[in-house]
Amino acid sequence: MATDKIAALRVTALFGTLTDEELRALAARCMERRLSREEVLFIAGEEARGLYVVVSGSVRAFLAGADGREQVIHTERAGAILADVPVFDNGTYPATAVADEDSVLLFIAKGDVRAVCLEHPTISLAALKMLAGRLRRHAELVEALSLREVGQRLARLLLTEAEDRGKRLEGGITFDLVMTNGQIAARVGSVREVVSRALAR
Amino acid sequence: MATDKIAALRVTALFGTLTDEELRALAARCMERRLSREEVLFIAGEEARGLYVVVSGSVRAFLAGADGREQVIHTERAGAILADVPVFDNGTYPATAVADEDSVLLFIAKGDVRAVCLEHPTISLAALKMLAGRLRRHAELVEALSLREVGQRLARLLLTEAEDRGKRLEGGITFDLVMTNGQIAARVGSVREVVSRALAR
DNA sequence: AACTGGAAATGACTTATGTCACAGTCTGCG
DNA sequence: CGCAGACTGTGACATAAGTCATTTCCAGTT
Repeated sequence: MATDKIAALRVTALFGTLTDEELRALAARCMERRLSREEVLFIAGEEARGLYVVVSGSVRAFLAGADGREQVIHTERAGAILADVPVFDNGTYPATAVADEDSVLLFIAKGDVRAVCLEHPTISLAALKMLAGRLRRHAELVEALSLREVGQRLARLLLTEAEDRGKRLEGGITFDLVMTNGQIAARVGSVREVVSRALAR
Repeated sequence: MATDKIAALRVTALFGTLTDEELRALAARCMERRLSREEVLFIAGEEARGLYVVVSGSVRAFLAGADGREQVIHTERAGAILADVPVFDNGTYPATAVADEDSVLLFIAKGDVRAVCLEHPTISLAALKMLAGRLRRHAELVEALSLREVGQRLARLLLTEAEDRGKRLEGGITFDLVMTNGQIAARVGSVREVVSRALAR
């Protein structure tokens, strides 16, 4: 029980450098949270009490528009962190998080995270690196949304997906497209039909 | 000379909590950089060697599309930090930075920043807070670009500008609009003409 | 094999946004 | 004073993107 929590923390870029001792202490303060597909973890605007470590499965963070349209900001899988922003700036959750598949997470309270950061400057640097990386990806998203058209955004998404999940064969790369057109649209900032047509060529 | 550097660092949210002693040490390692209006500080994709503290003036960070269109990501004035991202994730500058007006900046090398963070956990937390805040604003930008139309984005920009620069009179708020339509368009993610029309109502 | 529910494709149409071209306005400067 | 340059306002038009409605496809179930 505690051992798998420890293992989950260890594979994390954020806490990976802690000693077994320290990991144990931190693990003791984590709460496990299980989500089934499409279950809501938290909602944008809610008061945040801590962050989540993805142990298995995958969770998407998105913003919802008035009409119910979603814009996915990022999707996190095993080893990644969710809701780091509000932990460090003391605000509410900036986005809504929902499980893409059945998932297991660990909750760590804001205070505990901060304490670890204060005691371990290295961890702070890791956290800074993580946030900086996210910021960089956000910037790319902004660029895409603002100055590229749907076709190009789609192309790019396909490319990165291919890199992540694809296997290379002779002559090219193949990969199964796990997402539905609707999900693609939410990531690319568009709607189902447009994606459908764009994919057609 | 060194004193004004120190003063500039002190008003910063990032280094504000350092002792005079430490500020002096840090100031000694800063390089001053003066920019005139529209002068380029750095370009997206360049190798980054450190970050900048805005001492006076204002600098905008933006992404440029193929056609020359700009999307402003943020604008920083006195006391703010520029190019924090590449310092912490060791990458290139994620955006291009250009002075909006004549400005004075301090350059601090990557290594120096990291050293300060390692020695002063509080500074790390301040940096984390800064990045988290930026991330939050980015998320808002993404939301606006993806699921609001130009009119609404414009309205919001006017509101925030009013809060920042406005003075309240009886019955309402007034403020001079310092930006040209083109600049507004770059922040709102659109083009001059559309902004002009939208403002018309 | 027939049914069913969730995608996907697709045609027809609306609309927001962007593009182009040009005329009007303002301001500082020689 | 009057010109130059920069900004704004607008009409006319092109087009990417979104909306709606309908049909087709497909996998899983009974």
